[in-house]
Amino acid sequence: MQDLRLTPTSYIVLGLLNFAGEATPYQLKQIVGSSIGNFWSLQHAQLYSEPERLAAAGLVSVEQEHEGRRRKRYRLTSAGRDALRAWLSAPTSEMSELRDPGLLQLFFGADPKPLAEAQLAVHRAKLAEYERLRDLAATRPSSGPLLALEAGIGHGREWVRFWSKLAKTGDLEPDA
Amino acid sequence: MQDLRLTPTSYIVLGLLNFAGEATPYQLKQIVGSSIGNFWSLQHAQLYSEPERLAAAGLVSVEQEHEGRRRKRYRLTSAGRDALRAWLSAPTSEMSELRDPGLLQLFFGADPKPLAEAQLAVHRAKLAEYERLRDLAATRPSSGPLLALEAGIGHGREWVRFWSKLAKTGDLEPDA
DNA sequence: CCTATCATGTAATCCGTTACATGATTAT
DNA sequence: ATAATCATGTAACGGATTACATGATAGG
Repeated sequence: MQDLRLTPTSYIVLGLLNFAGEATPYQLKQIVGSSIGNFWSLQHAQLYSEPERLAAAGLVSVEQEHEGRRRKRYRLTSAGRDALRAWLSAPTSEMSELRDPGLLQLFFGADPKPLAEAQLAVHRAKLAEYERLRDLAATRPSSGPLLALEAGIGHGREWVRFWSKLAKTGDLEPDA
Repeated sequence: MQDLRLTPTSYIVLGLLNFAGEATPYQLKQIVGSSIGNFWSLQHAQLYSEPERLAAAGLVSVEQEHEGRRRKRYRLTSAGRDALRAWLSAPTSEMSELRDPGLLQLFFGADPKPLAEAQLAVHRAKLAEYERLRDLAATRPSSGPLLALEAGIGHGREWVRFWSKLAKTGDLEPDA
């Protein structure tokens, strides 16, 4: 029951357990893949180590199977639910940085056209996937996941816009 | 002269040294702050350790002052220049993820309105700073840094759009 | 002069990635 | 049956963040 810093990874695990009720690391991995993994992916090993960390802090409880695969099933404790709620009700003012590898190459002088073509391909694919997911989950009440998806689509479109312009002439605003 | 993996941080150091000719870690820190730090920031300690790593790999050379502050000045070796050029001429297809803390809270069910207001404030400020920088550096030939800045502006605007909508009604597309 | 801040650097910690390893299932 | 893939987990490594620490410079 020791004190530790809660990272984004921690809140992802807490949040997913809150959705799922209880889950094994492997189930968490599956849930991540089909939901939040689209804009915040995790290494599967983290889904084994992070719940242990959280258990050490008393935020989740463990229960290990005794027969067959001795899976570990985790669920939130009330302390865990509190921690999650506290985090959710304190709007963050943190901002993410772009930290985009392609942008890094562009910054340091890579030839814009071929770079733009490569980036355009992957961003178009990703955008298509986002839009497919959105249409698929055409639920009326806009849930958190759906809103996040909309954000992803917006940024995907922005990337496509940006790299498209560069792919044409190797520059923005050809003349204007 | 051992083999090591080159990370984005490595290329940032290589790229900056290529710009600057030579630099001490502290100078690197300053350059980062006024240029690439806007969309890919580094801990200052990394600007001390990373050049050492690169020196061990023979990509940069070190020269230490003997008097006063015994600063270390780094510069690219020809191997370093080659590594940088190789990286720049192989357009990456990697994509960054959003990995945005605010989006994470939204995903997991935070109340959209207060969150949107908090995010809007910081994104507006950041956007204003980007635009100021762009106007300030109104150089005709669009350099890599300038193009990167344009990307930052595009995404900044997208964030402002997104959070603005949420700030109003707590939802997107109020009715449509 | 003294103190606060800037400049410069090292050390410790820790999270995240990568690699390794093995027990179940499914396909052929 | 046997190979291949899926499921499940641990261990090792390394880069990034955080904390610590001290030498210079400027301001009062």
